[in-house]
Amino acid sequence: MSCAEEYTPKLRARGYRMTSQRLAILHVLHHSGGHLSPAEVYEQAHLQVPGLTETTVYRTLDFLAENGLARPAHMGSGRLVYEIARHEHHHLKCRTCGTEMEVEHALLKSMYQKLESESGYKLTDSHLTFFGLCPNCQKGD
Amino acid sequence: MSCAEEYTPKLRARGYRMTSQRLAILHVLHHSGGHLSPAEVYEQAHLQVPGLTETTVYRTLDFLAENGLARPAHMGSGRLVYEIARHEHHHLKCRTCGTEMEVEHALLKSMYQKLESESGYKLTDSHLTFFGLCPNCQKGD
DNA sequence: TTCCTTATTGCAACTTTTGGCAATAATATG
DNA sequence: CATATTATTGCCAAAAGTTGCAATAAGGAA
Ligand SMILES: [Mn+2]
Ligand SMILES: [Mn+2]
Ligand SMILES: [Zn+2]
Ligand SMILES: [Zn+2]
Repeated sequence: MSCAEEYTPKLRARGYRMTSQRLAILHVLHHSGGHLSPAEVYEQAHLQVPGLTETTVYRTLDFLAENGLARPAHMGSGRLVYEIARHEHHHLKCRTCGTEMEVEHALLKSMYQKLESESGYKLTDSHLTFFGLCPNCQKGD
Repeated sequence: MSCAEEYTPKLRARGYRMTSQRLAILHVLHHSGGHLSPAEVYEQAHLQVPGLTETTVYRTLDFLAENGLARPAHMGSGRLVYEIARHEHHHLKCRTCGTEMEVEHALLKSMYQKLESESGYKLTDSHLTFFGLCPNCQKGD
């Protein structure tokens, strides 16, 4: 299934329009798979849609996140990165060497439920980054 | 105990210097208690140290966070805010109305331990923001 | 297909944040 | 207290991100 076929209906269902800019950006996110900065998204999507501006990239990434097609992440650089929304997961990142690993959301499920029952809130988002020391960097202290 | 008496030794112990700029910024964070943006910190600290620049505020907040005297937080605006480091806690924030509440770190302790044992990482930071719907906003759906 | 409505984009100005480098000032030492 | 060392700051310029508004184009209706 093409990106257009996959994502257009999701936007239409919410009353939004598919545009060449949005499609190009979704395409970049979809085929990269990883976390991309707005600048990286722009650099690639720009090739498909020459007139594309960085302003539109910022607005579109925010829009896609707002509508559940992309997920924003704070990976410690102080700047937001984005990825296509697929399986629910979180990240562990080493403060020393930067090594990352993914953690399935399932592992935190019960904690989320405890948080919900204690607070009365219904938690929606789930794409956190936990910082610490990786096994290797613990040795060197 | 004054801010100077409280924080100077902590910096010295790590080989750093106490300056009028750092003291003013610590003072602002300490007596506010809440989350402040760099601009808010600048606005207040500036009154005590007229020559203070925004550049220094950014650098100092980052420095204080790096050294455990302040904690950065992503509260959903896309911009970092900071607070003085006191008890360990996290935040719940409503996507709809913005209402926030604090959650003691103790509530997540066992999940942190599970994460550590599963991953081998030693988790250091703990100041997360969970997003969702508050009890009130769930009614209106 | 053509027309109409309005969501979306590009542009330009503006705000926020970062980085290099020389001047300044905290603190250790004599 | 005077001097030396170097961490820290201010200044300036650049990079990253945001906003208002007029022009454009997606998609529904005729
Ligand atoms: Mn991710
Ligand atoms: Mn907090
Ligand atoms: Zn590591
Ligand atoms: Zn609410």
